[in-house]
Amino acid sequence: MLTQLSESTEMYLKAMVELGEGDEVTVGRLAGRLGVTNVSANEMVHRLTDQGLVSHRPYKGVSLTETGQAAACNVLRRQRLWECFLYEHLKIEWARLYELACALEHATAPEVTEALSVFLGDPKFCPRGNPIPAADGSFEPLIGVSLREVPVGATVHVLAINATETDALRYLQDRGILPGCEMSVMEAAPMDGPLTLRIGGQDVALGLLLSEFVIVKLIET
Amino acid sequence: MLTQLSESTEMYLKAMVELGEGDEVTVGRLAGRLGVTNVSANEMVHRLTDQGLVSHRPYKGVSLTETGQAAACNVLRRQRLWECFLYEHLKIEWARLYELACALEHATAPEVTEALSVFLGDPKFCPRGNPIPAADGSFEPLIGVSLREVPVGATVHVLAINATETDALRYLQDRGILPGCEMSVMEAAPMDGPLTLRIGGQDVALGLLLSEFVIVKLIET
DNA sequence: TGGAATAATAAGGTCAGCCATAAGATTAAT
DNA sequence: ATTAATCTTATGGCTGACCTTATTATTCCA
Repeated sequence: MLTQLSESTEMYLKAMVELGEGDEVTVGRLAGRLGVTNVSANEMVHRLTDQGLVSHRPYKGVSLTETGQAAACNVLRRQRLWECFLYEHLKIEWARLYELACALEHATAPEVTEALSVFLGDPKFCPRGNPIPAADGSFEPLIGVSLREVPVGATVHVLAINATETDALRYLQDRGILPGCEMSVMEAAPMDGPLTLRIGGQDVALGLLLSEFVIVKLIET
Repeated sequence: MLTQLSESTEMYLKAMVELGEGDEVTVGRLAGRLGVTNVSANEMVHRLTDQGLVSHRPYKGVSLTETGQAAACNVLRRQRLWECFLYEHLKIEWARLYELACALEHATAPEVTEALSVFLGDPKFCPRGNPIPAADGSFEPLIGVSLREVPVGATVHVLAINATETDALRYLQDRGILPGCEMSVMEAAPMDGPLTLRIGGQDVALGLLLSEFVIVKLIET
């Protein structure tokens, strides 16, 4: 697989998959998730386009090319395998997995990735509940919806957490909103206010922005 | 410990310890090991001086400050712990350990380092035979000499390999020149020519430059 | 003591990835 | 249909870490 991608390139590709609803993402959302200005993201999108990793329809959005998709899956694979390792073997705090694995991911050669996968027993999901792409790039996205879109009154099963910021993850961790848990949406405050969730007998408030990154399956509505 | 050091900074610090005979190193040797020009190394030494990591006596050499020493040990610790992990758990080829661990080392947060050490059982030596600095920075250098300085006729025990280039390491690996082996110096060709070593009944030629990075203990002369 | 080798400095250039500011283009909503 | 919001482009700037070429300084050895 071609020349080594830069760390920055890998972050952009990964962000595209992580945000990737129906696979076209606006430059603004990319900039937001990566913590850079829109102008910077725009420049970078040009570079990625030149490298054939994404295609950009101005004023519409950016999507991954075939090559970009493969590269992105590869990044995701490394990221999530490291999350498994850090969690299961090094006992690293759940909320910090993303951040710490992210750093390692960029420094991981293919043979290390594959050896790591073998060492871990070829896991299929990371501790955040997201699927780990296979070595050949195949990858089954989760079948679930964002908590944000769930109607009030529904009971859901949390499949995965797609947030990346440690603070956000720690907030969820502290309230037990983790893959595998169940909860009900009690209320949605007006004007894009927070959701009120009932989880383990407790009521918990969760901002809409963050709720977007909680992927759930409806089990009762 | 202060602000994060750049990857490049870490490489310079590490090189200084690895080369560090009596702890003053010329800029030229630094440049050589790092594969940059003397001018670039000189510039970088200035930057490191400004950061208080090294002190530079022009026309003499560069040495680590207390701060620099601590930082360097920390880098070495990460590097060598990863070597252990890659070798023992991921079964990575010996000759590639340095290269692959080096990449990971720069991306390793303190809590990962410590958790890794615990996971590995707090090893004291890396697979290349070099001691692993402790978490507090304490560090006992090997008591040994470079093979280059050993007189013809001597028999030695290999303590460690200090080379870093994968090609060089593979050359040694292929000939069984590994930590723990024994060999005798049969001949030293004139004009800085190669050494002839007898190891396991075989005669092997080894360039002087490379022999410098084989650390041995004399067991018979 | 005079050179050769080595080291340092100066000056100017490259490249990636960010930044700000400002001006134009497009979309979407009232 | 106008306007606000968003997006794009242009320009210019910055930083770190490298490069080349050329000049000057120092050390060391014969």
